[in-house]
Amino acid sequence: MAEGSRSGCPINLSLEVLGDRWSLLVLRDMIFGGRRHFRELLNDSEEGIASNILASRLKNLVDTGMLTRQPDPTHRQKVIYSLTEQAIDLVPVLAQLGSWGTRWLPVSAELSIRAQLLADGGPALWQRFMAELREEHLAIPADPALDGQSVRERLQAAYLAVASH
Amino acid sequence: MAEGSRSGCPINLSLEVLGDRWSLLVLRDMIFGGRRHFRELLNDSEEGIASNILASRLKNLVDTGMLTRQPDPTHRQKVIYSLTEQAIDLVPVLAQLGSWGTRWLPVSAELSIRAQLLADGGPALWQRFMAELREEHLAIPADPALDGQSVRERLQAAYLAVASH
DNA sequence: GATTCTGATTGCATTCTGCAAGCAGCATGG
DNA sequence: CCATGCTGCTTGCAGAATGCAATCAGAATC
Repeated sequence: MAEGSRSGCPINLSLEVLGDRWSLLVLRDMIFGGRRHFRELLNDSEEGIASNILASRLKNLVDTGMLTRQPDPTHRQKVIYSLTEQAIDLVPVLAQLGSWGTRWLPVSAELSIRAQLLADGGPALWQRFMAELREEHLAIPADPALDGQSVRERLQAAYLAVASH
Repeated sequence: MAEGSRSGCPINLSLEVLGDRWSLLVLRDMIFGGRRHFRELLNDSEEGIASNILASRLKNLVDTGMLTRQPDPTHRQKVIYSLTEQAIDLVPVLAQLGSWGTRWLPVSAELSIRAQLLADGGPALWQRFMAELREEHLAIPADPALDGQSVRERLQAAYLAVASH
């Protein structure tokens, strides 16, 4: 499975890590959906990923340093997946990609409101969201000056507001 | 080849257009490398794309509205591919993705200097670059106040400066 | 008329994908 | 204790996608 890279171009190397049909969706569900366990990623997947594909992608993402896995202290046979800083640092990429998709592709209103909000929030909002993810996944305390509703809660609230119509 | 989309999520739909190992590289070569013809894309490809794969991806990109194709007036059997506004609008995505790759992956110095410059330039530089692409591909005159060296020339000069070492 | 260049197609082997089924280890309810 | 279900993950298998090499016809060039 370990092959040499085709070129040292940043975009090419990024594609070799993320350029398939599922890896980025797994990261999306962890980043925006707060999923941490195999079953959550499997059953709550909007696109219906197969279990063997999910297992393969999780292994890949761990191997490429995007995720770490550790046993769940509360359930001995459970595994918790955590985002690494490398993965959290994808937030601006996902924000731009989601924004582009919202502008040009036939997205559904309820699923695109989050991309819209994140794009409108700009780098300041992205940074705040990344700080929240660091706290959640890397146990890095966030700046206590950042009070109020979390970014993910705000995104989720907006989603529910649109979806209820 | 025409299949329904898995979900209306912006990131998912974007991946269905761009989420394979080659499409984004073709667009990268057109946007940053200024390639317009089949042979340029084929022979000057850093990663060595095969001709049938290139043909397949070009067809896909035309079908999804990322490119247009028109006969070359100077050579009757030649085809010129042009970026659409939808593709030009990918510049911020590519800038973020290239920046991420430069920060986290083992990129080569000479191939990452452009990503570095583009990231450092920020949205202002991206907009200028996009204006240049619109002039080149869509015949939309750029603001004459934007004088001086073009963004692509600047990126290319930086690449050559690093590569010569 | 031979050669070259154009974009694209074909053959064929390999890899990827995904659905269904099943696995062992652990927890829980009775 | 035993039956049941949940945990993450693996296997079988068929079909689709992918990629490399070789080749193609049409047009321009020499």
